[in-house]
Amino acid sequence: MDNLLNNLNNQQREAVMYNDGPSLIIAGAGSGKTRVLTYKIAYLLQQGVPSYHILALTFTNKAAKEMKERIGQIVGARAARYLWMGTFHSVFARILRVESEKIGYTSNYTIMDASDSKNLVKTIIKEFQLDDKIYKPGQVQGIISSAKNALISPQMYAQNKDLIEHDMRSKRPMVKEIYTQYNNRLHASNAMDFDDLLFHTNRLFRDHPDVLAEYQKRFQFILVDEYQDTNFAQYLVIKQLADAHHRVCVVGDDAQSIYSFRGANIDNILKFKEIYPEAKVFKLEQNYRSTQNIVNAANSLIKQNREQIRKTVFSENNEGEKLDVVSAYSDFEEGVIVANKILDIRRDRKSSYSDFVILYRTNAQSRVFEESLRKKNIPYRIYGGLSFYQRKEIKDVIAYFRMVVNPSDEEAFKRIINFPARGIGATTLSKIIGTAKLHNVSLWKIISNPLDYNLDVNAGTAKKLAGFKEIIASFIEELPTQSAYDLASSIVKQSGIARDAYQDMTPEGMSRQENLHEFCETRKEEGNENIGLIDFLSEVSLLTDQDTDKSADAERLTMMTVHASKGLEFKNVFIVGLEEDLFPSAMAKNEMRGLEEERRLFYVAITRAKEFCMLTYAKSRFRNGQVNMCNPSRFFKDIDTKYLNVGGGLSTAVNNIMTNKAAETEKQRPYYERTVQEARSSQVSNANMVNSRFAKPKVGAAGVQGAMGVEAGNRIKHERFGIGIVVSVEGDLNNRKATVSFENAGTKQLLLKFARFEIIN
DNA sequence: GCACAGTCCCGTCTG
DNA sequence: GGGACTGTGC
Repeated sequence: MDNLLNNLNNQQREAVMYNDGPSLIIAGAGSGKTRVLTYKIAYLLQQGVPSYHILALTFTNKAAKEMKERIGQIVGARAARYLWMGTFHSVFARILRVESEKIGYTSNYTIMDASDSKNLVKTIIKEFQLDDKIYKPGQVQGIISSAKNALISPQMYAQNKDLIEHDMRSKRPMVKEIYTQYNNRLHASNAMDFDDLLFHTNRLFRDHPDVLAEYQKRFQFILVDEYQDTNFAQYLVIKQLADAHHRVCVVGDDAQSIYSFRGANIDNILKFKEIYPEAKVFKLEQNYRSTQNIVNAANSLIKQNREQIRKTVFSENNEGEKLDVVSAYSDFEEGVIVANKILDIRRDRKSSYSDFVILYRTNAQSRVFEESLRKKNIPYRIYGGLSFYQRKEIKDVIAYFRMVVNPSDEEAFKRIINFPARGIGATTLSKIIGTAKLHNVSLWKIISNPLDYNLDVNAGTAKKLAGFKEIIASFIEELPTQSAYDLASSIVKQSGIARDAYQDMTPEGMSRQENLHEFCETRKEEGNENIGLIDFLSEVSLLTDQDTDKSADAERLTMMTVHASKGLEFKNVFIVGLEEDLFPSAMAKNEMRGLEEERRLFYVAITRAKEFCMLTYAKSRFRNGQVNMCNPSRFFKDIDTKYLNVGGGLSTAVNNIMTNKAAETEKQRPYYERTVQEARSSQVSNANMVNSRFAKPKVGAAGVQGAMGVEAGNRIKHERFGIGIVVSVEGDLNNRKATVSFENAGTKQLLLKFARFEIIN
């Protein structure tokens, strides 16, 4: 351990060794923050603090897992065994499991994800017969979520003049009723949404001082990572826990606060000293990651923000290269430029593909890069987009698990009552829901005793419902004796999910089978084999893609949003799409706070780079189905030009960037004709990319003829229907149709404009 | 009840 | 461009 302390610089060491009171560790980008946290915990353990007295809250489950492993290596797995370490959500879900009855739940409560929440909101809006063009489910859910993050209950909401006024102004006076009903329904379902995990923990501690005291006693030392991204509910729960002893250490970087849209409040870190005046502040300012040029460029950028804790991040690494700035005529050309540069760097510096990352503001931007990379046979991998756990087949299985664990779960019920199809449609479902509301019981109760509740269905339907009930009931019986893994596989088999999936031999179906397999198998490998279904489900409900990645494997380039890149580092970073209304986003630019957050986001992006960083923008971009002209991002002006390198032949363009006039002044020929054509032909090769998250880039995908050129006799491979022979083609250019006889999917008519297939001979 | 075609609307980030 | 929803024909 002494040796380990020697591995730290002075500031790091001081931060590690101070544990007598509150402390704030301001950790600049690349300053060894994780190392400090890890050593601090190891140090505490080494000083004889029992592991169960330490609570450490991290941003992702993965971060917790890695840190725990590392600590185990330092002090021995035994000493680290009972550390409480995880995300806010997972730690408090665990506490609520134990204390559920004090807040009116039972311990088998289930956790709904964001899309379930949205569905429930949508259902309620329908039931209230409100116009969903005014009451947009996503927006209403957002309002509810923000309220919960601010610890505003439905009652408080209804009494809050500002909120009510705001709703009146936006012509949505019923939001408060929706919120009330939404919470009632959750409660009746014995279910919580993500925000509830924090809300109810706060309520638990507020209303049960004895419980609070117990946890205060248990958690003698509290550490919070990424404190700049905590919201009010998280802040308050920490404050309550730390009130007894003030031994709370928060770590973060205000310059990297990028989650205000989900309620994160940068004031938590900015005002920590006001809450704990006796707090010691440690600043980690030496950046070990990046070259001086990169650090300096990032510093000059972030200086433009008003709200921040002043600090001087510096690097003693090489001076390094300036940041490249490149403009492209179109998003398409941007893709080509980036792909070429990647090949150049890889060749000249013998970099491996895994040393590269392309960072963008929105997931939609990944598409163009997929195409340009595939054309050059550059292997890549995309993070984000549709999460593994959001896939239909996975959500279906999870819904079964939820029903078995907690049959009151309304959203799970609705999801699987007719999956796999068993002839129970919307009419029957609405009868069940109506009857349930009438008697104020769960849907499950209704189908368990349809006669008691006078459920009005015909004999055939009644039989189908009874069949469904039997299946679920038989799983419930096995719940106490079977491990999650065994139960899961019998659920997948006996519910008919397996039959349904394995009948489908289309590429899509195959990918579904793989996902199901992966879901069951990898959970088995990673988890405790004897874990029960309740714990398994609780864990799985709080996982994200970030937690399950197996990135280390391959020789591949990475693409992700800037948000997703937080905490990572790469030798070579490409930040693309630096245009007004994209980065900064159109939605953020009207408010100072929004704009400052976008700037911090850009700061996060630049500081991912160790050696090389390229910034690109396009003058025209295909967005929302049409081509738009764009102006370069105002953020170019924020970086001191002495750290920028403006590529050959582009000096005028960059002059214009600096005055932010490029697109207005330049009379440019539309580039999009070519773009659209290219996009159309490469769409064909996209057919292979059914599942792009783990998709392997296809070798030699180019060279496919356009789909429009298909003729009778061609063999084709369709994204959904698989292999088939073209029988005939008819219709004029715009409405060309092909009749295709598929090996496994019968004969289909395809409208060539839309059809996704590839000609294979 | 289901599959398919057509229409509308949207568009950031996420535990 | 595409997901969510609606309408239509079996």
